[in-house]
Amino acid sequence: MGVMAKRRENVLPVEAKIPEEKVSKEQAILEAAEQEFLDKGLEAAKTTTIASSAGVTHAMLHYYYRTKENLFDKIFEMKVSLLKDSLFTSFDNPGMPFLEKMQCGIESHFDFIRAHPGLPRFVINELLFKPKRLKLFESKIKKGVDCVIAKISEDMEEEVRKGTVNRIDPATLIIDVVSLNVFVFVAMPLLRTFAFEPYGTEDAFFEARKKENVEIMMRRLKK
Amino acid sequence: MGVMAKRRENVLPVEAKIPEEKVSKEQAILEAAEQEFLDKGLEAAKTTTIASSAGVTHAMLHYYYRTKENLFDKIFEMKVSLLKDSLFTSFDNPGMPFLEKMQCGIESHFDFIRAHPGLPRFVINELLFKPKRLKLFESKIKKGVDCVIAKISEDMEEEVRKGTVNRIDPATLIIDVVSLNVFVFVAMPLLRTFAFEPYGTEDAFFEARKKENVEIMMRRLKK
DNA sequence: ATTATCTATAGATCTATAGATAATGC
DNA sequence: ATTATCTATAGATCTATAGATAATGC
Repeated sequence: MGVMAKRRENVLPVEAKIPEEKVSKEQAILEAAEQEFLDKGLEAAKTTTIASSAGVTHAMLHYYYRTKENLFDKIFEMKVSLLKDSLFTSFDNPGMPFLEKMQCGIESHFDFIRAHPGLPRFVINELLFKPKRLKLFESKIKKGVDCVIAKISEDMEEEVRKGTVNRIDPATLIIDVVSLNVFVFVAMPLLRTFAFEPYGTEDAFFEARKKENVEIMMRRLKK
Repeated sequence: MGVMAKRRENVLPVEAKIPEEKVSKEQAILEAAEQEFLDKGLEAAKTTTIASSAGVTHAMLHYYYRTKENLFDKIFEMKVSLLKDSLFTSFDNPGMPFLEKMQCGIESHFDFIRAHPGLPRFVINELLFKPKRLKLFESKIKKGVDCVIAKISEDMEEEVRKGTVNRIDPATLIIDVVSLNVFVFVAMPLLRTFAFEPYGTEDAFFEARKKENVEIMMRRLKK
């Protein structure tokens, strides 16, 4: 164990002169790991596979990241903070009418997942169904979630008074949106066969889905 | 390889006298395997773990099922035929008005997943994202899916003529329903923290979700 | 001096089978 | 005779580290 103290600290270099090779190897491992972990999950992923697809010897992976778990944690942290950011930027558009706010939120949430199509499966397998990591995640987002819900509730109440919107439990509303937005990305391989054809391109299909999701939710909300 | 011929055939005994112990061991392995494979997937599941949680020696697992893949395939087949059945029973209620048919379909599809809450994740990981198995599955359901879509299309067209229903692409409609119905089950661990409390019991929560999903889709469909 | 890199290998784990023995069914 | 069961172990794979050597930065 004593030898570990010699290990290089994993701090990203921020100086002017970035040693090309050095960054590139460490980074290559991280990127290969991301791919492998998102695809297979912690247990099924192999450090040997990661190393070889990063084009480095296997020992290098352990030199930079010491253990498989450690490397995984790095990826996990990245994904969690990504999730957190999306949650609080998508549904935070102050000074907009409620329904517009909802539409914006749905669309930007959809676009976020579109930009990270592998994320839902990773979250399901490595976060939701691993109690230890789930607890960690929950404690990190609890406050933010309560805040988002409170805001939606407040806005909605105002519209309800005006008689323009149906009252729905905000948590139910969020589950509706997330269900509709997330599902297509985990079902994508099947949809490619059964639903893509009429649209021609993936992009056209996804745009149509986004529109459909907004449409559904507007009909759900509007009086 | 020659020794394999001696292996007992895996045919479920249908005679009157069921040898208690015998069935019980083979079955115990199958059940433990189901649990392990649904939870961890093919690669991360271990035959040693399966054997020990079935309460048999490791060698017995290989005696009855020869290889890990073989055992997995048994579980996989079971789940695929379960899926197939659900698809064609949920959305096949002849002689009902269209909207009632949809409501019944949504509810029985929801109840099916409720009865098999681990299935969605298994399908996502072991079916949708494993091209070989996906191809096999697609070829098995292609005809049925086309048939269901054709029927929905026909029924809907009639209502559209009567002016009672909005025209929607049937595939889009199905994706809407499945998205709403499936998502809560994969997100369950998180929802337990953020959405269960107001409902008291899991059952109450799920009943509310089912109702919400029907509500959403009726509003989407009704003119 | 410190950091990066490689080769070799220890040690753990896992799949699968061989080979011996006990139980069961004619 | 066939089926079921166990112990022991071969062989593969995987994580992790030791130890040697090359490259880099004062």
